Formats: sequence, C-alpha cells, structure tokens
Amino acid sequence: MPRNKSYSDDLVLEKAMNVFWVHGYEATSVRLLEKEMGINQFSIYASFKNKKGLFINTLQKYRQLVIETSFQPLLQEHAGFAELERFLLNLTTLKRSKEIKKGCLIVNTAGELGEKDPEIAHELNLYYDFIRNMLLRVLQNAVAKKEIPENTDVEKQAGFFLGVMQGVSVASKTMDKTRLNDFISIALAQLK
Amino acid sequence: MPRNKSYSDDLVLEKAMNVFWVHGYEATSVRLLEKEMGINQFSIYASFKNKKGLFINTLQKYRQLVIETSFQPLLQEHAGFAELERFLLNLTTLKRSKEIKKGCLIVNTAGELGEKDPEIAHELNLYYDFIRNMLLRVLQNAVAKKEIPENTDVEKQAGFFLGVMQGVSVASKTMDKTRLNDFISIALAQLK
DNA sequence: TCAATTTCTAAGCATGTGCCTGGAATAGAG
DNA sequence: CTCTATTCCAGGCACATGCTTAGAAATTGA
Repeated sequence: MPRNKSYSDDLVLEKAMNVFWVHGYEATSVRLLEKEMGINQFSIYASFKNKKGLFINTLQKYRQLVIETSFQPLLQEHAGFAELERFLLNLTTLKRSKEIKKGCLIVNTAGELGEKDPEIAHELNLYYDFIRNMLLRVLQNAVAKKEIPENTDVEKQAGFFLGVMQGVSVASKTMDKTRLNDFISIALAQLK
Repeated sequence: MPRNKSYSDDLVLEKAMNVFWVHGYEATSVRLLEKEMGINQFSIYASFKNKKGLFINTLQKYRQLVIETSFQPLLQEHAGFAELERFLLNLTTLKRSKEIKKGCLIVNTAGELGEKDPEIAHELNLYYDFIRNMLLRVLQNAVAKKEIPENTDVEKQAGFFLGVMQGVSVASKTMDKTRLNDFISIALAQLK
C-alpha cells in the first residue's frame, strides 16, 4: 500500500559521510546535507531522526567501510609485519588524495567533539577498540612468525601504533608526504 | 584627549583563548565570547577586527604562552634526553587536568580547519616549525651528551616526535593515562 | 477505480549567527 | 569648563541554524 522510497538509505548515508568528513560536524548544515544527499530535509529527519542521528549512522557507516577496504589486509588471518608496514605507508598517500587532506573521520570527530557527547564518544571507542584488537593480532602474528622479537610487549605496541595512526591522521593535514613517511618508518623501525 | 580603555587587550585575549580551546572555532559564538571576555561586542570588533582576527590573535597568544611555560625546560641551552622525557611524560597529566580533555589548541585547530584558511594555516605552521627546531636542538644536545647514539638521524627524529606530540594531543581525548604513558615511553625507548 | 498509506514538497517556526550603527558616557586638551 | 576624540552600550540588521508541519503526489491492495 505504501509509496516507495525514491532513495537508498545506504547510498545517501555515504554521501552524508563525505560532507561530514570534509566540513566536520558543527560546520555541516542540514541545508548542505540535503543538497549533497539529494533528498529533502523531511526525508533526512524521517530516516535518521535528526542531525546527530544522521551523524552517528555516518560514523557506523565509516567504520564498516574502512573495515571492508583499508583494514582488509590487516584482517587476514596471517597478517604480520609486512602487512602492517604496507598499511601504514599506504596511509600517507591515501589521506592526501584528491588534494583534500581529510584525515580520518573518527580522529577528526574525536578532535572536534572529544567526549562531549556520550553517544558519539561510544562510537569512537568502538572504532578504537576494534583497531587496537586488530593491531594486537597482527603483532602477535609477527612474533609468531619471528618477524619481531619474542619479548615484544604486544599490548603496549598495539596502543603505540593506535597513537601513531591518530598522529598520522592530524599530521597529514599539515605535514608533507616525506615527513609523514619518516614519522611512520621510525615507528616501524622501533619494532626491530 | 581620548577616553581610556577599561580592559587590557592581553587579558581578554587570554580569556578568549580558553573559550576557543574548549569549544573550537566554529562552535564558539561571539555572544559567548563577549560574555567570557567581559567586554561588549563592539569592543571585540574594535580591538580585533572580527571573529577570525580575534582567533588569530588567540593562536599567537597561545604560542607565546606555551613557549613561556611548557616548552621552557626544552629551551634551556643544555636540554637533552632527560628534559625531553620529562616534558613528554608531563603532557599526559597536563592535557587531562581539570577533567576537561582540551588537547593542544593548535592541533585542535589543525584538525578542525586544516588548511582551509591560509592565514590560520600560516599560524599553525609557525608553531610546528618552532617545535621541530626546538626538538632538533634537544636531540642534537642528546647526541653531543652521548645520551643517544651518535648516528641518530636527528632531523627525522624531530619530525617523529612532532608527530608523536600531535598524536598525544588527540589521543588524550579518548585514551586513559596509562595508555598514553605507554605510547610515549615506547616513542622514547626507540631512541635507545 | 478507489481508498489507504507512505513519501515528498515547500513553507515557516523560533532561535542563533557574525557584524554594524546611533547615540550616550567618559576622559584628556585647550 | 568646554570641546572633542574615543570607548562603550543597546539594539538591530540580514541571514543561517536545526527542526516541524500541512498538504500534495505517488504507489499499493482491494
């Protein structure tokens, strides 16, 4: 009986994600969103409740998307030092593509909103925990494969590389590619 | 002949700095500024031209203030590894004081505005260049004092620690103190 | 074909935004 | 004291903000 939606929630969500990614949360207006998403304000509020609801959906979409693409090499069962190295060095070219230095949406959000909103903070923590666990597994694999010393404190190192990733995200907005590569290569070399 | 100002530019600037620090640039309204600075909007525009002008003055004030306080130990002529270590470990307690995780104003701004505005971007670069040079001198001292290996690539290391500092700034908003300490201690240990 | 049900459109709400203006208050110079 | 330059204050400007609502348009089952 009902009339059908003329748009896909998933598709417009991806467009919203890019808007938030470029402008941040506060600086993104609902007017701009409806323009870029190609749907009316009414539809935005009907599908995602309000601006914050849309943003949280956006963060979830981002996590899903990054896991499906960038993180894929690190999520392979056998991923070790080589995969970590390639992944990190890839970041420098990835983040700076399209002449727009967008950084990581999650890190941007942590920087802008921190823990001011509990729901959003929860979303950030989900992301960070996922990364920490992923890195932990990679480092354990690297130890098992004898790519890094046996006595490596993999827990600490996982936290360290999470910090490095956050640093790369903000540094990518002001550092040039060479310096970013230096930053990463030192972080990696330290694993021996 | 003129009537005298009833406020000190420097003093109200410091108050403005704290407002921008907590809320970021976009989310800080002129109404809130006049309230916290204790002066009328007219006076704000008379003294600092407009909101952006005030913000740029704020960034300069911040740089000056940080140099006079936090960076002081590192700017001593003989500052070496010990000073670097104490400085970095201090960051974790500093940034998280007052239950508010403000991070570094410059890094926050880089995250929020990136290079969207050239004047602001210039201000950020001034700050980063200053830090890089400061770190470079400290590392050179450390080499001279034989605290770290002679063949250390001090230029790269200076860039590395600048990246670490940026990472600490954003990580301080979500990581607990222990993890932050782990992050920093690994970065330091890597110097051997 | 028609009625039910949902989507969409456009207009508008109250409030907040950065910035400006006219005139009162204040202080120094003559 | 008077004149004048400057600061301060109140109010207001045009526009942007997040969000809502009434009604038209569209799609389905009966």
